[in-house]
Amino acid sequence: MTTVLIADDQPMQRFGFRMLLESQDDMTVVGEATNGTEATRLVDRHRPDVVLMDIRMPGLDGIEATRRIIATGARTRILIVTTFDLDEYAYDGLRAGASGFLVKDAQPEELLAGIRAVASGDAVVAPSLTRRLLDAYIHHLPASPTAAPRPEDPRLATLTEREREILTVIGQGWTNTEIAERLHLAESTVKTHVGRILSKTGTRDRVQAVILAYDTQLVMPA
Amino acid sequence: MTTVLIADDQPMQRFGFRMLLESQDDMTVVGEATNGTEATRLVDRHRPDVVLMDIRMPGLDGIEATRRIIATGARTRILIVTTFDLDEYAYDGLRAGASGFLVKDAQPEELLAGIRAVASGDAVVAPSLTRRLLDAYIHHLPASPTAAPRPEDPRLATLTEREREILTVIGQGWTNTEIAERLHLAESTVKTHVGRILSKTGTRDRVQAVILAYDTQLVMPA
DNA sequence: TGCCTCGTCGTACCCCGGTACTACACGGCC
DNA sequence: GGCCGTGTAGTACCGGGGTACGACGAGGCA
Repeated sequence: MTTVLIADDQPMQRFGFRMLLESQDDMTVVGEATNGTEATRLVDRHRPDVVLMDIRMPGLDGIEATRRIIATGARTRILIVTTFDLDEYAYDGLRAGASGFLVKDAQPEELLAGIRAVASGDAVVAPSLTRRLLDAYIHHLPASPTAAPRPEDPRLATLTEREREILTVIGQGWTNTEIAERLHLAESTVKTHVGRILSKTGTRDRVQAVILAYDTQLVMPA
Repeated sequence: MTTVLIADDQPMQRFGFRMLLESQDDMTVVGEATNGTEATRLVDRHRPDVVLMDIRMPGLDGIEATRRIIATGARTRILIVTTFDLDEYAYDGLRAGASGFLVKDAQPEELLAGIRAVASGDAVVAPSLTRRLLDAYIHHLPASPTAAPRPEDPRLATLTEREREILTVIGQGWTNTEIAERLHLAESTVKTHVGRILSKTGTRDRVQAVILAYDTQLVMPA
């Protein structure tokens, strides 16, 4: 279940978002904010997976709110949704740490797809902006592997300490037998842990768990 | 009416694309090419709005075909659609002048939306790649104009091209069955490849192969 | 006192992954 | 022509991985 916080100063806009999201059985709206300050406070309280963030809001705007939320190290992903697709807004928002940028006149399906993509760690950008993004930066590719100081990944949120340990050694390539030996456990115990890890993280086998371990930087490439 | 040219060496893939596109009343398929050379010739003849371009094709591949088509000054937009979402492919393709990059396991609606966006002059990028694009842009990383051919890791030295491809998708968490389906191979063939990869790289199972793939940067953390 | 989470261990079952072969078509090369 | 690397495909076998259960002690907390 993806938890979403709506931050927008216009009541009808919030209403529309809420209706759309609540109609999906894998999403739930955990709160509504009418300005940036309120948004940061509600993120702090509810720890949503995703924030639908408007840019133009009285008081603290969406960009600055994004910056502050990211600065707290929260696992929350921020999806900026605005009426304007002006470059500077978008660039500022993305630079502030947002995971995506969509325009309000997008189709509902696009919005939902965007939320799901962002929640799963991907990023989305409105096509109208992607063009400019590519034009401006295509010549600076590919990216260097410099790692961003990423906050705790939501996919690991529900894991216990012990499960994190197990996931780490899975990420180092240990078999269940090896884990059992080196951690002085019964193999059945290891299997129980592994099963719970796969279930909690939504991965189907240890291979994908290894990939998750890398993606979340629980383990790092040699 | 958006005119589309399909360039893919696999007949069933072309068929699927054609069926999907012809079901839309604002699109029409004006031709099918089975390799890059044919694609450039057909673009020259039909001047389609959009080319659905596969990367892997016998003879002239999709990247080089894109480069040549763009070089002719045609106003045809190129949308790369491939099984692989590998960085280097994507970057090369975009650098070659493509307007977008989607993966074949995308939803049909995504593909259609992508074609319409590209036809109207916008650009689209698969969410899984957008993440990396943003990371590259946001951190203002130094440009490496010519596709950084990093020093080949000795552990991969003896692998053939095909084996590298297989290792790459193993590193993305695909099961043997999935590899077989998506690469149009028999599962026994996949197993043969996997076995050779493990043997050549000195890894004992696919989990360690995944780790090797990350360590050698054949795949990168999301 | 009761309830919950966490960590531990067990059994039974099934399927995928990996191994060990063999086999054949194709293209390049000597 | 003959050889070899590469990519493809097959059969047979078995062990580890993953699932679905149930169970129990320790500790936190209301």
